[in-house]
Amino acid sequence: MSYALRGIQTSPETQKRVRDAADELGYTAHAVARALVSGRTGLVGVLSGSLEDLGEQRFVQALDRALGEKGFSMLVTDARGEPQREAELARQLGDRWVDGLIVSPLDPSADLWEQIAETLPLVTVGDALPGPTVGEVLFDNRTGVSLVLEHLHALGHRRVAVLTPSRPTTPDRPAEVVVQEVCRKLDLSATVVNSPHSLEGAARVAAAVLDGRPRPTAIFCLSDSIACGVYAAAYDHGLRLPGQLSVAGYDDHPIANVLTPGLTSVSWDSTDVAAAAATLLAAAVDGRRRARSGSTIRVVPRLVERRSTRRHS
Amino acid sequence: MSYALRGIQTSPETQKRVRDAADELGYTAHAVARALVSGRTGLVGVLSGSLEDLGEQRFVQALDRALGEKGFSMLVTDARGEPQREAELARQLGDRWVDGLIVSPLDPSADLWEQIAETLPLVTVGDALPGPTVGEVLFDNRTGVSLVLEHLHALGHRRVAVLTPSRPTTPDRPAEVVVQEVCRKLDLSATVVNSPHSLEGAARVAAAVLDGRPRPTAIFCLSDSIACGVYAAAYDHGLRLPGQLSVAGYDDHPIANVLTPGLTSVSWDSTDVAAAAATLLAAAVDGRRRARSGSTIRVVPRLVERRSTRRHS
DNA sequence: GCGGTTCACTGAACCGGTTCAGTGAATCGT
DNA sequence: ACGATTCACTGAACCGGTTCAGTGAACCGC
Repeated sequence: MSYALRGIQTSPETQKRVRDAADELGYTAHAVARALVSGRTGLVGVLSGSLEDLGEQRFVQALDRALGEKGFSMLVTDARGEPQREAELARQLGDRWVDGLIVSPLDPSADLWEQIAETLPLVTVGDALPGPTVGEVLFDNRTGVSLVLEHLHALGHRRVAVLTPSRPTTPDRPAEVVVQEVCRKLDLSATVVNSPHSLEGAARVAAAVLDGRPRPTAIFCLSDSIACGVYAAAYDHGLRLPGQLSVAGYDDHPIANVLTPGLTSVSWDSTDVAAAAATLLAAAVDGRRRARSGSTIRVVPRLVERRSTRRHS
Repeated sequence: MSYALRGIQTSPETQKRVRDAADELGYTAHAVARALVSGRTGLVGVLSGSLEDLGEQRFVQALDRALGEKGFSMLVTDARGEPQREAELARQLGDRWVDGLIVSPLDPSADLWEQIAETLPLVTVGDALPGPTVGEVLFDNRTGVSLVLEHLHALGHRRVAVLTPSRPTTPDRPAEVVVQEVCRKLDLSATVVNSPHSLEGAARVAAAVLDGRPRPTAIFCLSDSIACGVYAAAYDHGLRLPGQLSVAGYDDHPIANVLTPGLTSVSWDSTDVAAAAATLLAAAVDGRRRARSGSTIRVVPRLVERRSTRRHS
């Protein structure tokens, strides 16, 4: 049957007869059975830290393209910002459904990743992992954060609030640590506050921040989603942007260009990142025999200045 | 082995021994093998018309929650607005990977869906399908479109441009047909223009529309993504919203509340819709023996008026 | 005309689980 | 003390493909 359909050791006319019959009956090879014998499912698990984030949504979309070109389909799951949920989902996906895993880990320090990497090709996107993986696309968050904070500093801002995605249980949040370091260096007073990615949630958090006294003159959001929430909160407070409050984002989602005023944001090309991740993963899946090479691709961010940041007078 | 792990016909201490050994070796049951014998993968195919659309992205996120509660995982694919790609993806997913399929079809008229529904539990979201499926969540687009056009008409607008998502090959685009009907009834002159969902693409299309003479006094976008593009184009043209141009959207994405001015949009609760689709599908997967019941859930939209629409003077 | 090779085709093993049926020992009642 | 029943455990069939090895017929050259 398998031979007949693919024309191996088969006369052309038999192949045609079999094909026609298959078409007529609507027969298609049972993908699960094939996967069992071939040991490949052609599926890639994508574990998002929080699908609520517009940036991650866009990244998933980009991954669909990139993985599709390599012949993979995407199994998407959402950790919803909860590291323990992330761990559980990762384990589930480890049950051999997927040929590989692409994760932007909420908690890069967890041993979990090391365990998973033993079983499965694992590509991480974002923060660095302590252990070796099959590949990682590494964001240079240090540079990204520095770009924004130095930009705000240069504009005369000294009281800055930083809204980071909430990561309840992780002890050392990489981005946050970097923020503290850079602030110390610049002699900037920064209040770091956790925020959910949802626009409503971020707006609530931002409202609280804006009610604080003394009020910060600028808010730096570690995702554009959160920045959107800040826009809404600023509007509710009757604050004009950027006159009375500067705002900067992270990810440079297309929406940054649509907001008024345009949102200053840290840009990295999600298409490139997705393609890099897909390539790394595909290579790992193809050549499992090779030792885990642990390729690292560095993504260097760039600051896109728009009108949401202005000199503080 | 299977018995031992689950404690069937097994003494408690043996079960414990086996469990411990399994943990130590990191053994997990091969999901593919299990799926082969059980005939269930626990996967649901989600076929999006265009993941570029913010509304669909949000819907996918909502589906992840809804399906997760029912014990399903999501295989996400993106037709990118191309009906032929949609057909190909649907066929691929039909190869028995998935227990069921959730689609918001680009081309509801295709015979394809009828074929697929014979093999697989199929739930459609959005436009009605001619043939019977296992379930559908039906948007009352007629009401949705009417709400907006009547709203604009009541505000004195008579020259309205309608930007619909581009669907190249579909002969009768349901939403478009409705637009024409309602316009005739209201004696509104409407120019219907196709637009991609991407913000950049929509902005280009909108720019062309705004360059037309006489310029429309209002633009009705059939997705909030497209509306975002219109905002950008209006800004580039130096047009004040809503003073010189009214804009209305569709889907009521949270972003509608963040844009300035807030976007008047047609609202349906994506969480409810996702939950409904998941419930319909889960019921169908559980009770395959039952004849295809063909339940239909109607979603009635509601107009959320914000500040982007104003009386035309 | 006969041995050897090519060729199309068929039966059986295998992937890794689940589950049914069968085995032997221990426990029960009388 | 002996047969009947319960109980833990083991071997084998099965899911639906892929692929290897084996079979028989046709075809080749000498």
